[in-house]
Amino acid sequence: MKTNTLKEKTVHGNAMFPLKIYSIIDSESTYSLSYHWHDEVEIIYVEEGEIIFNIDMKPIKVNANECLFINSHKLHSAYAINSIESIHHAIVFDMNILSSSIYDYCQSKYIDPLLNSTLSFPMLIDKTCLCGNNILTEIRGLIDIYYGKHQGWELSVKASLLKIISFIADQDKFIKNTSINLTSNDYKVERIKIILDYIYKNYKNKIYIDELAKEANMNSQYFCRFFKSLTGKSPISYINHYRIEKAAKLLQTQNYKVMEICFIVGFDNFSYFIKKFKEYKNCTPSEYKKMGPSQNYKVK
DNA sequence: GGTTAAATGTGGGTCCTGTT
DNA sequence: AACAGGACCCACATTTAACC
Repeated sequence: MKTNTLKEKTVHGNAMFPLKIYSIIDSESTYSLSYHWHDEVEIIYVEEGEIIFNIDMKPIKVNANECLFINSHKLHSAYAINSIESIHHAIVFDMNILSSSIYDYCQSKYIDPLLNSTLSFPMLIDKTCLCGNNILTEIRGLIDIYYGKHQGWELSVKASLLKIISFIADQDKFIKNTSINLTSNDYKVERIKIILDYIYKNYKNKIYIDELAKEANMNSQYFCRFFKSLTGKSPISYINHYRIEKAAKLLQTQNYKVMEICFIVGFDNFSYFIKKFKEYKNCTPSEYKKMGPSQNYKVK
C-alpha cells in the first residue's frame, strides 16, 4: 500500500516510554487536524466544549466529559465546531508499552489481540456507558499523573492504562474483529488514504485533479464526487485548507516573509493565497504572524 | 457501483492600486 | 519594500443527468 507519508512518523513520547499527551486549549474555535494515521492507539478526552472527529471518514461529535478511542491504523482528523471553544487531551501511546514477555492471560486475552487488531477499543465512551464514569475518572487521573511527573509516574500511567482496559473488558465493550474481509467503507478508506498521502507528499507543487484521479484509478469527474462524499470537501478546497494550515504553522514558528511562505506551501499566486488565508483563518497572514504562536490554540 | 458528456461554477493567474 | 486586496477573465473543477 502506498501510504508511507500519510502515516505519521513522529515518535510519541520516546523509545523508552512511547506515550505522549497533547493538551489543546482552543480558545478561538479554530482547531483543525488533517487526516492521518499511525500505529499508536489514541485516547481523546474532551474536557470542555465539543469537537468533531472523523474516523475512517465517519464524523463523531465528542462532547465535554466524553472520550473517544482511536484504534491503531485508523485514518482520523478533527476540527472545532463553529464558535465552540474547547479543551481536549490526546493520549497517544504504543500498545507495546503494555506488553509483557510472559505470555499470561493479560497478554493472550487483551494485549496481543489489541496489537494484532483482532480486538479493538470501543469508539465513544460517555457517562451513559456502565463503565463510562470509571474510565473518565481514570483518564483524568492519568493526565494529572503525566503532568505531575512524580517519582514513578511511568508506573502509574501504565497502571491507569491497564485499569482502563479492565473497565472495558468488565463491560464486554471490546469489539471483536473475527473477519478480515474489507467492508465497502474499508475499501473506500484504503483508496482515500492513497490520495491523501499523495496530497501530503506533493502539496508544495501544483496538483491537478487528473493526477489524483489517476492515483485512485478513477476518472476525474467520478473522483471529485468520490472524494467529496468521503471528506466533505472538494479535492481543491481540501488541498487549499491543508496548505493554509501548513502556512499558518510556518507563520508562527519560522521567520519567513509572508510571500515566501505562500510559495513554500504550494500557492503560486500571492493574491489568491491571502484570499484563501482570510477565508480559513478570518485574518490576513501578517495579522496571524503578529498574533504569535499561542493565540489561536495552545498545545501544553 | 462506475463512467461519460455537457453545463455550470470556481479556482487561480494577471495586473493594478492602496496601505503600512 | 512588503503586504493587502479588487477586478477581470479563462482554464479547470465540479455537478448533473443519463447511461451501462
